[in-house]
Amino acid sequence: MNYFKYIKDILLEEIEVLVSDDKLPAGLDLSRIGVEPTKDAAHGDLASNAAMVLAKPAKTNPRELGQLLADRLNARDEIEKAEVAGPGFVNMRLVPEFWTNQISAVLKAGIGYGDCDLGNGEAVNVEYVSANPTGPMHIGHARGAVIGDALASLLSKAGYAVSREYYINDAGAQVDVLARSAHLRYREALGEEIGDIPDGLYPGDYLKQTGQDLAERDGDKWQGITDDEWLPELRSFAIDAMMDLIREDLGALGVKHDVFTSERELVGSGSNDEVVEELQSRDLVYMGTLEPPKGKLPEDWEERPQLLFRSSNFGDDVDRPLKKAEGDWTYFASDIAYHRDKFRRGFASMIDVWGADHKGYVKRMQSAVNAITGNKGALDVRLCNLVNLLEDGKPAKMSKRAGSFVTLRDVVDEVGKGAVRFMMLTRSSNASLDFDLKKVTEQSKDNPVFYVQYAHARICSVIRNTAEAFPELSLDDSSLSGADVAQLRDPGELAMIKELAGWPQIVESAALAHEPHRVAFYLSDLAASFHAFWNRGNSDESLRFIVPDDSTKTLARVVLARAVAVVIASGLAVMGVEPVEEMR
RNA sequence: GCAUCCGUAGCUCAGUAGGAUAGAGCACAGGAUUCCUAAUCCUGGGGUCACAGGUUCGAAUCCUGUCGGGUGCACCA
Repeated sequence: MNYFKYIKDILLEEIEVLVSDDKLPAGLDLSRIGVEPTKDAAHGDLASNAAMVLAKPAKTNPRELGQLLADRLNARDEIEKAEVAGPGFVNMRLVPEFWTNQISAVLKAGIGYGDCDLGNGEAVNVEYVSANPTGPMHIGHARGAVIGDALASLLSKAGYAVSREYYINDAGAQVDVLARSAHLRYREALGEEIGDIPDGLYPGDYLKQTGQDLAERDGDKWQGITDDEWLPELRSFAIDAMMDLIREDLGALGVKHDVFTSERELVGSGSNDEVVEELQSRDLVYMGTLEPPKGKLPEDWEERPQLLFRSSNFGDDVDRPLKKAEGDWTYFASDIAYHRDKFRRGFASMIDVWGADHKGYVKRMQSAVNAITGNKGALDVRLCNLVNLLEDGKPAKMSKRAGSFVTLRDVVDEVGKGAVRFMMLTRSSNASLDFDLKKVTEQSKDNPVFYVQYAHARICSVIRNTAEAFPELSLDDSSLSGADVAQLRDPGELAMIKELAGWPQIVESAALAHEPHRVAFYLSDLAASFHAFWNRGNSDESLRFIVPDDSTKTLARVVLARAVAVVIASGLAVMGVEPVEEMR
């Protein structure tokens, strides 16, 4: 349950009462009323702007209206004290029982705490990674993979029916280059001296294996014949091999997809023709010539009549080509067909996670989605900025295996998938990110992964030690959720409970904004509160979790600690990181 | 030239479904030890939220403009 909503409902009920008592006019716009946590504890637990928002339309002044509301709220069980403050805020302090009850809600819900029905079962398609099948994943891909995967989990937690999708770009010129590169390695495997890899082909060592595999399977079948004869088979063989590589990389990172869609298959099914025909019938397609780009004119610019889509009708800056001058489909055409396909599969809501280098592509794609769905579909594009891979502050070395980039696998092998995933979510996606291989393995608060995990491990340890000190206590979650927590009255304890109770709200707002990184920040804050309370036990033994000779107090504290661990685990689950039980 | 993201503490960045006195970490100065460990915490200084208007009871947050920076900009993927 989201307690903000709960209290807001109470507030709205009281407004209704004021209306029926003729103290407020009927028909007021209540949509701008909010209930929020206060920044300053002196203002109570929650504050509402209701009086300020309603005062003008109700032709009264905010403080007077606020007082009316406060008087009514003070009669409610949940509210210890309501009062008007500042320009007309209604500040509310809730009864302690309200907060302590939240803990058992956490324990009862377990890792599902924070689940909500915000999405109401609406189908959402999240497309991420979609790396070209031309080699292993590099660290930049990892960011999109993690962000997409976490966003999908987040939306799923928020009540959307999420489908996770990978679009295989296996139809462009790049896969022909792949085929040629693989053919070279194939000849190499058969004993030919190939020398240096020519410019324009992929030099990475990872293709050696592909060449060998093919040589083993087919012998010299593809040797000494023309390119046209071997290219289709080599291409499809190499694409399959690369997709296997990519799937392995994704597996190493723990990233999953429900659907893999092949561009080649989609085009082969005639979907490009279909969609262009449809656009044609609505007069959204024409043969034309694009203006040269303003500013600097490319040297080799020439007029090219080609098939264009009227994307400028739908918010794009200029119209965009569907076919190249030679008549081949553009990537854009396939992409339109692909998004139409998604829409037809029932996804009015689509989210694409792209690299920041595709920034210039967003508008045209959104225009296209508007056009083909009759404005019924919506595409949100999350752009992931660069990852600067560092090693102790200096740029990390390139990988030997891949030739020109650092592979995801190298990084995962070095620091672990949990650390990679967490780090990728420590910045908003459109900010560039420094990823220091040394720092993420450091055991210090410099390292947010460690910091959050450490809190979780400490809690697990407390529970283990409690079991030893008080063998008679039952410490499983269902016993804990029924335990007496009335003793939790220290401000530090209450603050932590409030923070826990805020988790559902974080889930909602992060899901609405499509920003999974907020989860990482929340967990860091929560861990900080826990560490802070923990350390108060150093100077004041009565504040320790385990209080010798007081099993009631100990039990109450263990309940709180366990609730913190549950929420950490719940947040980490969204991020795809496994909580650890000990740090040793 | 156009588009787009951004401009918050010395540094790296949170915070934008508008809310009260703008936060955290690092760095700097001082302090606290052992329930899992100081692997952590506490205290302190530090700000024209780029600038100027506007909307609003109220703006870091929304709108307009200016300045500054990153990125992209026929056909490629």
